[in-house]
Amino acid sequence: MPARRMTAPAAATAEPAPSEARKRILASALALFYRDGIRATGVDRLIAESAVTKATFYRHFPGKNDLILAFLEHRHARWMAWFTDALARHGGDTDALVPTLAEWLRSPDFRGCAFINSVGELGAELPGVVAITRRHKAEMGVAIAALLPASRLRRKQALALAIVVDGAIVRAQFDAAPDAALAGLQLCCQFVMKPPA
Amino acid sequence: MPARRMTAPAAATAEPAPSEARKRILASALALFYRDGIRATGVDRLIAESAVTKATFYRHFPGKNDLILAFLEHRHARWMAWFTDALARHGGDTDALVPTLAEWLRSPDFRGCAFINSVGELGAELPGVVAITRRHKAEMGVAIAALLPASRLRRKQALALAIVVDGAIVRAQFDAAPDAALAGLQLCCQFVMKPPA
DNA sequence: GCGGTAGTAGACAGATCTGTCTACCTGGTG
DNA sequence: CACCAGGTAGACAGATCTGTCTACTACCGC
Repeated sequence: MPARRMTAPAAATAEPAPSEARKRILASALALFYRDGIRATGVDRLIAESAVTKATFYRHFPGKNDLILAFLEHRHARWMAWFTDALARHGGDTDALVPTLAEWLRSPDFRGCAFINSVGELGAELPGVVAITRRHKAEMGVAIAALLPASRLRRKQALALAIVVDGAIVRAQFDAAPDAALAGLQLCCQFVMKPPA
Repeated sequence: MPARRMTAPAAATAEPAPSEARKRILASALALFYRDGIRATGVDRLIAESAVTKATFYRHFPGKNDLILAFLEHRHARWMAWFTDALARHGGDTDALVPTLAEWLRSPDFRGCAFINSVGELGAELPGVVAITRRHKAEMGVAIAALLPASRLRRKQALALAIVVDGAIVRAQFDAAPDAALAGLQLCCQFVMKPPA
């Protein structure tokens, strides 16, 4: 089995260096799958939006399902990078949670959690969607746990806050404004962080 | 404009007395839309499952969208009836929340919240879906608030618990088992109900 | 210069989806 | 009896969806 590329800096993972066309397709998927939903976004629209032909599309992704998984993988990396950065920017403790989420929930193109939405749409059909969603939420939980001070309750607080964050995300998705979701999140943070005497 | 039916007991709402065919269509929608998703369920499959012909289907529902809204309306009524009953069966206070949710999340055909899933699938496309989801969650919030003892924190606790419940529902949807979701819900209930000294 | 890789351009197949239409049947009501 | 709402049966239209295929082009490393 020959090496795929020798020009690459011999990375351990040996990724085949993404082409421009592939990047455009993924960028379109990032936007359209999230905004309009996965089933609602046809391959034809993705192709048109990416300024790519059908043959090119199917050269990079054997089928739409492969693009869906690549989309989720990409979205996970991008979202985690933003999340950890925003938490750090806002202080890196539990008080950072509300302003961080506020950034996202108030953004005009917020449409809920891409992973929760994907599981709802095709969780039973594409098992990979459920698998990556679990990984995503596990990593989100780790990032949340990192905000907590060491204590006997730390693991429990982390689990509670992770669930609360998901609840706030879905609430902001169907409410007219994210204010109630953020207020509820704020309250939960207070309740969780002030242990009973 | 003549009365639709005189045999009906002159109900104030004047519902046109649902026919057997309509009931079968709605029953199929209840099962298939929830289990497989709305977009994934074609009109043809609904028709086959309901033992009804296409003409009959379109006589009762001008389009698929009307059936979707009727489905959500029906699901809302059924779910609220179950929810309030289960809460009462388990004591009617905040300790009833975990065993009630456990009934649902542990049931083999649990697939998450039909309203959250629907908003994720076609929230932008069918505004009625968002509208009925808000009503549904508002009523759920009222049922949760009814569990709480009168206190200064009541409204805040109700909001917090409503968000936590939604978080537990979505977590149980992608986790392999609902145990973590229920444990987190339990923890949140404790945190919320034990106000800081 | 040769060959392989990645790309363009677009026709095409086959399935599926929503929705319409015609023709016929049946049971209840005026 | 006549009428008609509600039902059966199924063909059909038109759009859309995923995926395949042919033919041609441009570049890059050997």
